[in-house]
Amino acid sequence: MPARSTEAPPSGPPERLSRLPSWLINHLTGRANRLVAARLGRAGLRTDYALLASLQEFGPLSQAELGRRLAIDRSDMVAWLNRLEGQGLIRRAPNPDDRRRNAITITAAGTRALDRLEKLVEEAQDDLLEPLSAAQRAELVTLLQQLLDFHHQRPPPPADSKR
Amino acid sequence: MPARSTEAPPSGPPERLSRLPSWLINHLTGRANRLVAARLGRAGLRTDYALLASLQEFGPLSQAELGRRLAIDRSDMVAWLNRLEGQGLIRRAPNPDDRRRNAITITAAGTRALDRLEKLVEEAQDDLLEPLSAAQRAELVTLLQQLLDFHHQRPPPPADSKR
DNA sequence: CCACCAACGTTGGTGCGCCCAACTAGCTGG
DNA sequence: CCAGCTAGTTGGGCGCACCAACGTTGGTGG
Repeated sequence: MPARSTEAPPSGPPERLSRLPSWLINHLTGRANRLVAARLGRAGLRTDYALLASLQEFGPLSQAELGRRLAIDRSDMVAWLNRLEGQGLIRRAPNPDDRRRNAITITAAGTRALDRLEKLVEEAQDDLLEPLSAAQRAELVTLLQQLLDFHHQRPPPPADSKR
Repeated sequence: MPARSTEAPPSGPPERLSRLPSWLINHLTGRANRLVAARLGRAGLRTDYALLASLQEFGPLSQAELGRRLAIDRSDMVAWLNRLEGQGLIRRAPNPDDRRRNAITITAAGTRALDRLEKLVEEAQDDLLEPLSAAQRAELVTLLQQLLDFHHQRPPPPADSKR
């Protein structure tokens, strides 16, 4: 294999990729998900955490509302809530004011599970951000939040998997 | 549905999530992938771009080496290269020095495809980063690169899908 | 020289996340 | 009263990431 005149690094992606924000974010997400799953013990628990955290902070929500807040498809939401309900972490009840809707409420067991998951999720953030100083971590969060707030206000482009 | 005493925002995730770097990065990746796919016309083209960019920058590589540099599984690599070879964008040849390996080379058509994809990918970065100033964009890239360099040096935790 | 091990490429498979359509029941505004 | 929309459910598909197993090739040490 002929050597290049400019010496390529022995490993890692090409420069064109490693300066692309979308590529960087994509790969960091892969690593972040593995770190979170490693701390939580199972990948799906991060969605459990998101659901329980939402119910804790906002109080009872409908399935559709929960899905809107967390960007989870309504049909996937059914399955997630079935599992949480089966574990006694949430309670589903008809909404007397609107029988189309369920009122989803976190239970005492769900609150305990949430507290436990929260510690682990925080540890995973430390794992992920280990090389950054506190100031850099704050800066990163600010930039990411700014981007998400901006994009959250606009309709997403069509789903990529069908294009 | 009883109102909370502290007013919850009408939409969006709970505070516990919107300050988690791993959550922020995850959701931004979803948006980034859609924006890139929207510009490129098809989701899979972003992997085509990564492969062609690697071959352009590093010169001919083996499948395994390409996979290591881009964090792509060897068996998935076979399928990706089959498609690119079918489109005439790369050429596969046995490596005369080591017949275990193929030498993957970008073709002239592949170089043209790369140039076209590159413009689109750059436009997608502008779409993604629209609300950030140039200084903020540079800062974001620096932070993400720092994190990826750090994590690239350590073995990844086990894959999350089997835990 | 040969057994053993590792690397490479391929085939085949699985699971998860994300997305969608279609259906039924319920609510609202004209 | 009813069209149009919402909510929840069922069922399905696709892409991506991951894995095991196999056959071939190459390197190494005895």
